[in-house]
Amino acid sequence: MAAEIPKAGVAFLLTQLGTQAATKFAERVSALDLTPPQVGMLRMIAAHPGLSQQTLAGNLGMLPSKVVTFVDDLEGRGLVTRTRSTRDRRVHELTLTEEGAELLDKIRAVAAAHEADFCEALDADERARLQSLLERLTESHGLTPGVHPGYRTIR
Amino acid sequence: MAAEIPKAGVAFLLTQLGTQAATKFAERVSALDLTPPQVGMLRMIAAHPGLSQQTLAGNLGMLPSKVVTFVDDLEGRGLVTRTRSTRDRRVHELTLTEEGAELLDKIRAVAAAHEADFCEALDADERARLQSLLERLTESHGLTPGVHPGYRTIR
DNA sequence: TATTGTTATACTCTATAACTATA
DNA sequence: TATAGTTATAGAGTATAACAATA
Repeated sequence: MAAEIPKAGVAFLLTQLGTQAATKFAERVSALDLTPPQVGMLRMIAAHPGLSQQTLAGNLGMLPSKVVTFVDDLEGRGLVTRTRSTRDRRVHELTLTEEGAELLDKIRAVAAAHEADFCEALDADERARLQSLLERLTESHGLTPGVHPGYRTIR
Repeated sequence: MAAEIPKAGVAFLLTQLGTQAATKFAERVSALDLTPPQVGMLRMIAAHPGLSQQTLAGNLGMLPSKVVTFVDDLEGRGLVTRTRSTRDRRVHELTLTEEGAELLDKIRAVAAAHEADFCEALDADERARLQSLLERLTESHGLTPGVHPGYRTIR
């Protein structure tokens, strides 16, 4: 009855699966009262302790004014600290508190569970081959390891 | 200097590449003055001529009130027609005009170019293996062929 | 004068709920 | 009373620009 839908190519399958993966991950971290951009911030602060809000905004492709709001929240929850730099008193150096580091451990566990569930249909060998092909694509598109473009606004 | 970023898994690579693919496709179709949801509508109308706006909204996971706005636009541009159903005068049957069908051909060409460019880094054999693995994943997640979840709001 | 962080504001977008016409 | 389509509206979210402190 229904006319045929043309077979989806790789690019379309990637948008489908990418949205699905992002949505499911967002659901999981919402159990920790976090959004994916906040998770990205915590990871970035852990990787570069003491970085400024401007640098953070630049690295993640977020608006500085947005960073303020998120850091307000994370600081109020005792996960992150702002410290005035002694070298340039304009900048706030960001670091994780011990509690923040513990939460990051939980995030890593959530991410591992997410990965395992999402790839459930593939065996270890297939998963490795898929990973390798996807890495080739990300490299060819110049995508930053560990940072996805979605922290910038999607239109 | 920078602490190590843990290697990204398949799920994260998919969100990265999915966002990238969606963004690039959106850029391409914007040259035709269309958004990705509108492209989805045109494809759905072509596959199910005469369907109602409610059905269209349901199939694409869009709000009916949003469909109104989009159809207003597409109808105003002579791409789609609304016809009152003779069996139930409440419903508007949607069909593509000849111009709409021609635009859909252009969309298909754009999508093909998008596919080719996006997968440029892979040879035909790798592309086929990737496609097969991605299809397995979409099936395992119960994703509808040809419809991506992004027409629903992303939060 | 330029830059960091912050705040305020204007703007867009979304979802929800009313409204009409048909059933 | 219920449904298809439409319109109006309130709420959320985003980007831009103004601002104070510091360089």
